[in-house]
Amino acid sequence: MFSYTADSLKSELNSKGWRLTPQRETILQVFQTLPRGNHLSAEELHDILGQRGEPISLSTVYRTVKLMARMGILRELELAEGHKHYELNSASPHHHHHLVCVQCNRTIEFENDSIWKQGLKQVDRAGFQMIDCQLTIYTICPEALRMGWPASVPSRWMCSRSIASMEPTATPEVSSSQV
Amino acid sequence: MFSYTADSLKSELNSKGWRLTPQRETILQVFQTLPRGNHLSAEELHDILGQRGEPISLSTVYRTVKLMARMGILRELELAEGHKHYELNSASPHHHHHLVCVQCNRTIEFENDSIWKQGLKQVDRAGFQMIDCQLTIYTICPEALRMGWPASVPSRWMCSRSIASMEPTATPEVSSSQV
DNA sequence: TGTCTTCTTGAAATTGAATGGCGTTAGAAT
DNA sequence: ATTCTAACGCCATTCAATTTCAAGAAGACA
Repeated sequence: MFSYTADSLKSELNSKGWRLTPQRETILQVFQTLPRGNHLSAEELHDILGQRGEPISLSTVYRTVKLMARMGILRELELAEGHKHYELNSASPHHHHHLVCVQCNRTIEFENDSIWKQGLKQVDRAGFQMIDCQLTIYTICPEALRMGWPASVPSRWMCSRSIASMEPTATPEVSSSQV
Repeated sequence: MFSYTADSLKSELNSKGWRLTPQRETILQVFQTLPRGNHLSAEELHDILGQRGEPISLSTVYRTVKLMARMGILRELELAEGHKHYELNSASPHHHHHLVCVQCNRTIEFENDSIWKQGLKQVDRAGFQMIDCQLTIYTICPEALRMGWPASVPSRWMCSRSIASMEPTATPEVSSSQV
């Protein structure tokens, strides 16, 4: 797996007419020291930077993650309820997909080559060019069940991402939550 | 495939302590007369209702589609860039996935049972309960290419949903766009 | 049918993620 | 060192979506 240094980041930026700035270096470093498999929203990233004593303005954070997603350094994920998250996009990407618990928002990654292949097949069939391919599976996880969420969804219920926001009763906080 | 009448909708609502209102009946009817495979945003639905001479306030539209998604009558889709769309969730759902052009936002549906099966396999492996499963493939479509969008993305580029918003040059309008 | 309870509506205000404008700061090429 | 302009930070703005609240209506029951 390829890892950026300040120099390689600089040359990649410069090759497109962009500049290396302390902010960009810092933000990339946060992602590079993030435990593998974690992802951050712009807002979360902004908080982390503040806690580290290197505050960066929120608009710069937004601009930077978008730029890095554009460059292919970060991967943009749309998981639960209109929150975008970003994660390192390794040079030889082990493409992964996500399981999201609609109750506690916990996410779990998994890899599955045949999904990627199926996606590629669909794109070829349509004569398009594939850029990214993400399977998101919405589930209820065992922990959420244990903590008192409804034991099952109505049989006809196929998509229930809205449960959480429609049940104003206490939302169980899951300590290992990533979202 | 099961289809709601005013009566069956009423009993399903009442069984949960909710009420049948003209607004809810009208909104369901719009979805039921919508060509198969189409989906609407709350905003679009609101416009359609206005054009039909049966204006319903935007907040009611939002509340109703969320309620119907919760009941399993509608399926909530999160397609391009923070726009939620809704479609009828047929009783024997033909589960479909989406191709999204990152340039013109056009979406194309496709069905693929093996993706659903792969998803199910993953969920079983984790001991979870599957609620929904959606593959979203980000592409550049031939029309967008023809209209002058960049012919290719950088080789390292894995996720580029941000292109459109970062290229402030004219956005090609595609007439058959659904989004 | 009339009365009562409370769910629902509509209008307006509010939230919250994300973006844009603009004056200033600071990369990096010459 | 000078010059050009990308990038920053602050702040206002946008836009989807939600909430608030008084008025209205659905449904239950007598």
